[in-house]
Amino acid sequence: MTKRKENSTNSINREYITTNCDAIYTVCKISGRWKMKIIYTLSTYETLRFNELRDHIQGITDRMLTLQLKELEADSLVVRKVFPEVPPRVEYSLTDITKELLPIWPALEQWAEKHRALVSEDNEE
Amino acid sequence: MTKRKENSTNSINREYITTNCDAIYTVCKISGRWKMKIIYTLSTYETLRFNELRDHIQGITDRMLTLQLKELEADSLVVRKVFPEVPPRVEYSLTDITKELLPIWPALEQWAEKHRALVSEDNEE
DNA sequence: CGGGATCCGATCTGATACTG
DNA sequence: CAGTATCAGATCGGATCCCG
Repeated sequence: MTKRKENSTNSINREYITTNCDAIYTVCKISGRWKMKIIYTLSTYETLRFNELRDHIQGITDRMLTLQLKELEADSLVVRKVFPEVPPRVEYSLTDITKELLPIWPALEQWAEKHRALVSEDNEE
Repeated sequence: MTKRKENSTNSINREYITTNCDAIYTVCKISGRWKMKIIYTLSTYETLRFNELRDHIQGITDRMLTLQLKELEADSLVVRKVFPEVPPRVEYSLTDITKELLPIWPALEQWAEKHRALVSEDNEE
């Protein structure tokens, strides 16, 4: 029984996802405190350096950005490109497979709006 | 600053989701160790009692089923219907808004397949 | 600049036992 | 049947300091 591979920062991104429902697999890959935000940010800016990425993501710490980027890279969701320069320069961007995930975003956003509307209705009066 | 409302079993389902990316909101609602599995199961069986649900979800404990169902109910994703009988009888089903989420499932599943194919390629040789 | 290492509290989850 | 209560361990996330 292999334990976990590395330090995962994701609560459901574990090996026990042997469900017959593959949708869970996908959501697991993007579940993580900052992953969707990172993906979203990279999708709008194409390529960003570490500090740029951090500056675009309110509230994230270096540590978490590092960890989440590592996981995303390990999962082939993000590409890390190192330029052998001084000072060092590292650029992050989305992989093609991740870009294929972006068309789903609007559907998720629309559902969020609908759901929010419903819930606030319930809370009125 | 309101803290958390209840016991959330979800690591990213917190109040700090004030991102400009609503897709995160949606994923948060279904992120949780067993939530998607519960939704998936209820989507195929329409209505299930507590024990039935548990029997369909391999590995879940009563405790976790209770907790996740509570959160799903609080978020209006699941309906809990109690029949005043002896022995007690409780039926769970999806809300309409949750059913509107199901059309997204196939896209997520297809991405999972693609991604898995890519990753296994990388691992070969 | 782009991280890594460490510490530690907050959170999540499982096991077990119990109940109206 | 449909849960609840309690405890312990695993995991996560933030803060802080350090480095080539």
